[in-house]
Amino acid sequence: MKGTTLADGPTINTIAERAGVSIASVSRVLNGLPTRQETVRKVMAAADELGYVRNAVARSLKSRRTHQVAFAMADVGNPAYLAMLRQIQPVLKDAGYRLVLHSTDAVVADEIDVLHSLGERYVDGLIMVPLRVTEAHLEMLDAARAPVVIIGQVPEGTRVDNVRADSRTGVKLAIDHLHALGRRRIGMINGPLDTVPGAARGAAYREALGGVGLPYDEDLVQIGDFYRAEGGRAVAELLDRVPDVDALMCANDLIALGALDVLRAAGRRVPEDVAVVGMDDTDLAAASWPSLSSVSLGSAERGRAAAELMLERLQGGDGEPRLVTVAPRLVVRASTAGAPVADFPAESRTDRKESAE
Amino acid sequence: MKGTTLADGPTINTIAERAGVSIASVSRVLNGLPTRQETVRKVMAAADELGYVRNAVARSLKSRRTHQVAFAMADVGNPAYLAMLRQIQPVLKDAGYRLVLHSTDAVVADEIDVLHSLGERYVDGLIMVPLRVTEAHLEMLDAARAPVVIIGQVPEGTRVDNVRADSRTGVKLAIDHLHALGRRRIGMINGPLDTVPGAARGAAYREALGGVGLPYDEDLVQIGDFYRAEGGRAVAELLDRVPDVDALMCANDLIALGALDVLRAAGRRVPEDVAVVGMDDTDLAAASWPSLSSVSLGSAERGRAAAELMLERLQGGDGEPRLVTVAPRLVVRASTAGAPVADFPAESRTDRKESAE
DNA sequence: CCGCATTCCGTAAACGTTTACAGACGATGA
DNA sequence: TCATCGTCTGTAAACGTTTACGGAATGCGG
Repeated sequence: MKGTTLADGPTINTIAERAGVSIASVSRVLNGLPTRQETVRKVMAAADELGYVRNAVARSLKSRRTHQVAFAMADVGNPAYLAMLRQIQPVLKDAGYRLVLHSTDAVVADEIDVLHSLGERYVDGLIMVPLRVTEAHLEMLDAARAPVVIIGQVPEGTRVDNVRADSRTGVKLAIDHLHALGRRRIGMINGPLDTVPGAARGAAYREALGGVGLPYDEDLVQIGDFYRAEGGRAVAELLDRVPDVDALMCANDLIALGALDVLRAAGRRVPEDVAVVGMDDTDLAAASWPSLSSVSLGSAERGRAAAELMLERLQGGDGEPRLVTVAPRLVVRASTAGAPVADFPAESRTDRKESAE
Repeated sequence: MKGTTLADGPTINTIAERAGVSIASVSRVLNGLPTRQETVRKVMAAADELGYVRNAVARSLKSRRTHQVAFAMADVGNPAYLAMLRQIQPVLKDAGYRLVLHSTDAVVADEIDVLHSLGERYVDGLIMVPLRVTEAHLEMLDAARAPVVIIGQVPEGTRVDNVRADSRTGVKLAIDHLHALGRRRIGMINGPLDTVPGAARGAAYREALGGVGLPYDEDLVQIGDFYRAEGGRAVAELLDRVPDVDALMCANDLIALGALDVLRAAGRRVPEDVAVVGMDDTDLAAASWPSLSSVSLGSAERGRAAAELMLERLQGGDGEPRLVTVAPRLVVRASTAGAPVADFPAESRTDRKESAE
């Protein structure tokens, strides 16, 4: 089959022979440099007949540009990363770059590997969402042989282009919203505090409560992980301990789905008895019943911003490292906004015209 | 910033100079070919001090291998493609290949482009999920200068490695299930019939009805598109026309979600009054309320199979084109199986330990 | 008919590797 | 001591491009 067809394709040399010119002329024609009409014609004809296609590897070697950019994150399955990817891809593509995808499976060593492999020069740049930023990361960043854009928090003074979310403001939006709805016993279901998001969201919750004049009550906080089942269990415990809770701020959408499961099982109405807010505004938020109010941290925007920063660097931007912060947005749906809406929800952007056959 | 650090990295020449040997020796040491101990030591030392990293582009040029494989589909946002991607990526990675991602945005010309660009030899192979297979596709496939694996239906006799789902059996599983539950007025909500999935699923529905001895009734079939809102509208029309429908076979999960919306609004209980089955078994199926029974067409398995076929080709497999068909699976959840379950649903595989900050 | 500017093209070097080949060298046996 | 062998290493070519440089050809004015 195809394996046998892999006979060496034509090169610039083949064309030169057939057209009776030198390889330099062929190259010039192919690159649109000024050349006599007659030569152009001959070369084009030969190239067409041979079905010539430029060899990208050889070009890259000479030009020191691969026209590839890498994107590295823990797991494409995570909707937040996916949203970034979906923005990054078209921006790069339109600018003539290919996208090399690295999934590090949440293994820090893999992230370091990716940074190290920049030295192989198989890409012109790297956009990375690190899980956490270790000393090793910082060292490799300093030594990086190609431009890097980091999405996520980095220590002050790190000399690297950086795009951030603002979960502090995000949590505040949600708490303000709940407070405005008259809720006064607002619980928080968080993930582990030793993760960057967990810590940030926990602190933001406390601060936002203060902002609306509510006391911080440890009993109202329950820690689990970032998954649905454990989120549900955490909510069950909280309900036991604080039966009069009237709202739940959940650290991500999966936790919030778990909360809906448990509240339903416990016979609490959402949002009448307990209002629920999720975080990340994933597709799941629109799909659940009742649909879930959720704080969008602008994953898509962050992806786009990162891609644009990268392009600027690649186009010779040599300035100081830049920091872009993306504003969060509260998307209000049925889980806080009164009666669950019963008409058609907004289009989910998840599926395309055709699903795979 | 980094831009200034991009001074040319060390090459094999730099090492040769510093170690006082020839570049051939350096290359030999770096590749582990037999060399005198003393030389090995000197070269290693020099390489370490210089922080040398092999240039992937130059290697590729010489070895005619890029260690990259491309994956092309319409849209990463589609959960089916995403499921494939998530399997393909680790298989390739473990085998030492990088993944280049192409999103064609459902534009056929883009797909042709991707096939054409194989001639640039920037990848060693291509895994592709075409929207539909045109004449142009077939021509390019024949002329392809690297191994290609197609996921999806291709015309008989196309000489290409191929992985397929079996939506016919999939639909049959669902219809048999509904029939066994005592449903006799089973409607179908389908997408456009001029798409490959639409046509296949429509025909399979008719055939499966026959299989359980039910008549095919045109009134029970409603065509819309593959999205949620339109799916809902289609269901509303069907309900108007055939009020006694007692089950709905939906051509994908989004349509099924639309069905749930409309059934709820119409005061029909799911599954007591109307049972609903979706297709593709996306994350949304587990997240919805009631959770959605869905036919899995094995996207993940298809991805894995495709990646494995590709690796075999790359490792020199020269045999006949191969065909792998993946068996479908019916995942029964609350929307057909009696009372909606109220305990914690199975873990969704969507999220990871840490969500993006 | 010569000198010169202009236009077009070919030669060759370079990008950073791998590798075939042959030379240098030390050791071995006669 | 010399031929022979084996081990190790260096030289150079090759992968497929791009591009600096200089030479050939042409046209023009004097």
